[in-house]
Amino acid sequence: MAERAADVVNDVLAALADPTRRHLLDLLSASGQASATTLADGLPVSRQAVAKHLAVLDAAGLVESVKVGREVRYAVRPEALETTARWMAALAADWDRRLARIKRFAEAAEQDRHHPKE
Amino acid sequence: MAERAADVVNDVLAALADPTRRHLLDLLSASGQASATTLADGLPVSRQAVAKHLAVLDAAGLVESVKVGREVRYAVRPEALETTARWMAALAADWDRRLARIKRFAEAAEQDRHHPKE
DNA sequence: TGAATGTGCAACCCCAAGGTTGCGCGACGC
DNA sequence: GCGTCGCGCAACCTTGGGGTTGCACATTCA
Repeated sequence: MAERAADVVNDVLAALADPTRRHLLDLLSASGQASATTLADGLPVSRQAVAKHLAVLDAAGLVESVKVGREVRYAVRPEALETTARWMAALAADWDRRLARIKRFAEAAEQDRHHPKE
Repeated sequence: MAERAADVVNDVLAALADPTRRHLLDLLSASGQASATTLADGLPVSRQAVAKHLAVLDAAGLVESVKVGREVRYAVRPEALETTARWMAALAADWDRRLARIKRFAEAAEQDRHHPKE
């Protein structure tokens, strides 16, 4: 149902806020594909904890899952991350724009202080 | 003491995970400069809650504060956000690279299934 | 068929994070 | 000098998120 970009960004930011989830994404992007049980081996937490994290990452669109027999393989999915990266870059650019405007304005005011009504 | 980039990213992501803080940043970038009390007027939370959020944003390097008489003005600071945006874009690019590699590998294997030892 | 493996679901625990109220103090304006 | 305005600090409450254990259900393989 084509989630709005703002929602994607919201979910992605919430998902990336947790260090364990970022670590999971690292492991996934390195191995290409892995199950919850496998991933739990490389982390100091239980399989269920990993499964919960994967559910969050899935809801955020950062990973996708494929059932293979009795196991579930997860893989990284770049789109949501790219969307968020662009959102963030645009935001930073906007801030820069606004700050530049304010700086010019302040300089103009400074000029006026020295040469009013010129 | 020049915080490491990884730490900056960590703090920024944690800070941006909260919707109220993102809203605060919006208000700040729009007004250019504002105090905790002023900002609290535009939000459904108390001044102290806003002050706590501003402290988090400050620790993440997303805002800076200037004392003006008895009040404290906050303003947006783009560097940390830009650093994080770049980190995220690089991560997305890395995922794309890896996925492309895997895809090529899978296609090569598919070829071998049809024309082994060619 | 039966043991072993990989999951999912549910109940539960714990603590940090977001929020509030109350108060004391420095800075302004009259 | 005195009210008031803006802040900071501290104590406190409550919720949700991260974590765990236990168990039931599929799938694989001997």
